Amino acid sequence: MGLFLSTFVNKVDKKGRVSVPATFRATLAQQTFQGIIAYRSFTASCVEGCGMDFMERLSESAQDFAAFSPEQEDISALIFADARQLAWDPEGRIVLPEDIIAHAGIADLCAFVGKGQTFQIWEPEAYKAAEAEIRARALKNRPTLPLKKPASGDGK
Amino acid sequence: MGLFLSTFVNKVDKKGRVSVPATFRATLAQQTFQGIIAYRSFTASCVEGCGMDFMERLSESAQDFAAFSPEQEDISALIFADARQLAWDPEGRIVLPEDIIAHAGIADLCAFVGKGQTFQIWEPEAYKAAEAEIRARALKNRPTLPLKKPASGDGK
DNA sequence: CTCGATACCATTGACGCCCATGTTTACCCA
DNA sequence: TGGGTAAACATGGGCGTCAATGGTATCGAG
Repeated sequence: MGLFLSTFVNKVDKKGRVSVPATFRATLAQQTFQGIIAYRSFTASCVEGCGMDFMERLSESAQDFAAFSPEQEDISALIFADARQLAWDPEGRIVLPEDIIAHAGIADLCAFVGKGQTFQIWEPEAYKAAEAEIRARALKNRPTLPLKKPASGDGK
Repeated sequence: MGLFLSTFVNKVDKKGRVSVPATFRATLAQQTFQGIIAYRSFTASCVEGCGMDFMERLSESAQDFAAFSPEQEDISALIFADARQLAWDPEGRIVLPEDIIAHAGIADLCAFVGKGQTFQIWEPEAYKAAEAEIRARALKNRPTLPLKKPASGDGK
């Protein structure tokens, strides 16, 4: 399983194009849709990004809420209604739509931030600030992560 | 399962390259990604290192937090966003990125410190100091480790 | 016909690959 | 047991390739 790792800052040209990092493209290479899915984060001034398969996983998970339930309605509006399929061109670039750019406050630079199964797109300075805050908190709280056993039986 | 053991001090050349100890490479030899994953420790002035499979274990473990939860966000920012895939060249060397070098205070030498399932990269003098501190604390506290039974049936 | 979007082409700069060298360690044989 | 040899590892430098980026051409829609 491929992961989105590291942070890449790429330039946005005057046509709104930006290169998707090559390693991110490689992670999405075997998917049916050759591009990314992007939707505005509802918790921060950034854009959530993922591949189509993750979108389908989200959809499956949302089914756990009853149809027509308030949670279902909200999730649908926040994610699925807002999601855009951004195919990349032969050079691996996507065009960021207006409202996406506005929501993240992106100007001529944008940061692709790996989050494991997904990634985010930030205005670089805004991300730097957000990261500094998290690191300061981590120094105090010393967060831990209960580690699962290695995938058993997985021959990989 | 292979472990990262012992400590090796290698030279960093002017291109920022450093040889990954041969025994560490052997430990990672059968993995899909031929290289190491490195991210800045959020508690010490050193760099955490591991293989891709361990990173995937971390990702699996992080899934126990709900998507979009604050815990998920923090872990992602601290680990996945900061993690770098450093593939080694045919000679077994990796290139240490700028911010990694800066964070660990590495100049022309760096120490690979085995930690079992993972390892760390230190500036040698800094590690010497950190190790002395740990040993001093151990003399006082006498730490213990509840020992598990040998994994039964696991032929590996 | 004009405008916007997308595909095509060109440039450059970083990174990966190749070769060469020295030094240590391990192994073999006398 | 000691010396000699060979292999493996750490190191240094030069070159090619690919990714990121900027510009131009072409196609389609309004």
